[in-house]
Amino acid sequence: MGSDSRLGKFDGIRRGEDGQLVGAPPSTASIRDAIRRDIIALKLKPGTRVSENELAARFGTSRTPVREALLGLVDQGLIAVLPQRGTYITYISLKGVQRARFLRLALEVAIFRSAAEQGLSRALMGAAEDVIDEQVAAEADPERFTRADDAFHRLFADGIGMGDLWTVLEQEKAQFDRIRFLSLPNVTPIDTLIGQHRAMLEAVRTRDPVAAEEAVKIHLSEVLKVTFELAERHPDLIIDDLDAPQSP
Amino acid sequence: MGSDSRLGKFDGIRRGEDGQLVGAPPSTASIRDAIRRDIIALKLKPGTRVSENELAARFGTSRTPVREALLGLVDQGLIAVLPQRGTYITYISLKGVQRARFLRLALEVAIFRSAAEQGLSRALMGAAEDVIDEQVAAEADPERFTRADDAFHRLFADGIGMGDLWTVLEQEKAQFDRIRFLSLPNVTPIDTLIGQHRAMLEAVRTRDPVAAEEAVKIHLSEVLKVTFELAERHPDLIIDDLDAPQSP
DNA sequence: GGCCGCAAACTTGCATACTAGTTTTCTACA
DNA sequence: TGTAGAAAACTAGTATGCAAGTTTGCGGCC
Repeated sequence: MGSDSRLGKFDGIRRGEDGQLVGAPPSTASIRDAIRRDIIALKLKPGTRVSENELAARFGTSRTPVREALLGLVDQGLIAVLPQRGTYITYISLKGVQRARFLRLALEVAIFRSAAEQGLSRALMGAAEDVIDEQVAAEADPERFTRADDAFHRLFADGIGMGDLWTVLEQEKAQFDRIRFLSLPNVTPIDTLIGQHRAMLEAVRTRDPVAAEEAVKIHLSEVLKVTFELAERHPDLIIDDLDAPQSP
Repeated sequence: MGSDSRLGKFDGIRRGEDGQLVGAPPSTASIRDAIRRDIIALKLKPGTRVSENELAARFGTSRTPVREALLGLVDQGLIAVLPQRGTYITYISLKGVQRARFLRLALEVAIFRSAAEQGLSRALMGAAEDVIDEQVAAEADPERFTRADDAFHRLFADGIGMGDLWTVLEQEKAQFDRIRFLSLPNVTPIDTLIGQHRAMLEAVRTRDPVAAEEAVKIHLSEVLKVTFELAERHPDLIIDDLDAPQSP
């Protein structure tokens, strides 16, 4: 039920040379995705207050579609609405990140074990190798690498006929992604990640569920290791204990 | 990010003796929960068209809060909105159920393994036994048993400090719950379920992760076994292949 | 200078009005 | 009677206006 699975009539906001809107105005879904991207990319920093009116003006619509878009982001824990007070970008919650990580670990362990047990088609294995090649090529471009990273994981979900599951994860992964966005250019050596991907792929190839599980666990534990370093480095973005609604 | 975690100012719709609304009108969240309950309890049958206007009248509000409530249910895959054509209760999708089951299995395996590894407090173990007693007492009342069933599972998520995770699951569990609502009074002997719960609890008590995992798998496989029987018995409620938006 | 208090300028929540599109129904004509 | 076509009655999407509450800032007073 990812925000993204259904519809993408408009990928971005189409504007003319004068900066004014052109063509059909963006609808709820595209507004939500646009705001979501801004939050994950930390263009909208935690604690920032966003105004429905302001966003409506920015997207050239009325408050209604903006409100509906924000509602979806509330469910994803990316924003908090305080009635009559304001709408705020939530801080990155360590608790939330840990929860997302637990969920993702549980899910990916199940996916890779299943993939290793039932085996994957030759075509999918080839695709996985291609994606790893892409990751190597994208070593210097964090954003491009992130896409290839997601693609790699999604591939195995597809492989066992549970492709939609990954889109489910997307929602909870939102918290996560902000951390990842912070950490990618800084801390984790991309070589390490690619090596771990290779290990995961190899375990599936040799049909070894136990090795697959182990590889996934190692891979995902990498991210949490980084989390705490970042918490110290960015105390302004991360909140420690309580998880969601807080004003600045 | 369950619909339910935040707020429950109004449990139902408060009405006076004349049937008119009394007190504060229900807000978005309570409307969403009310509709959600009706869908899961199959009071709103798959394929039914629901009208925003009609719902607004029923809740004594304008279309706006109803729309916002429906939007959340779209994300949960319980309704599908066809622009300018109508809003429909989705059919129970076998694919969706299988997906939800995979997710739940993965998550609960992780939870119970974790619980068995790190052990649970004496208080929690006691609470778990109490809940099982409640299940025994509720044997004749499916709805009451369902609540006790959920409580049991949620308890262990709480036990490992991942209580919020269960509310995450709620969302995906929606599809699931419709099946469960169908199957409880009919097919699965409640004795069996309670026995499985006892086995899960025992595995945690003896700190045996492997046994815990096995017990969870057996327990949850029970539900899918029932699914296919129900698919044959209720072809009007269940759709086989494609998963979400379809008009009657 | 510092503080109290009121008013103006915000905020979101909700209701209403209007638009564009689809379905249905009813009428007119053969 | 049967069919074609237009009009009326729906649908959801969006814009706008109003209500209720919070914050902010200014003015007067001590």
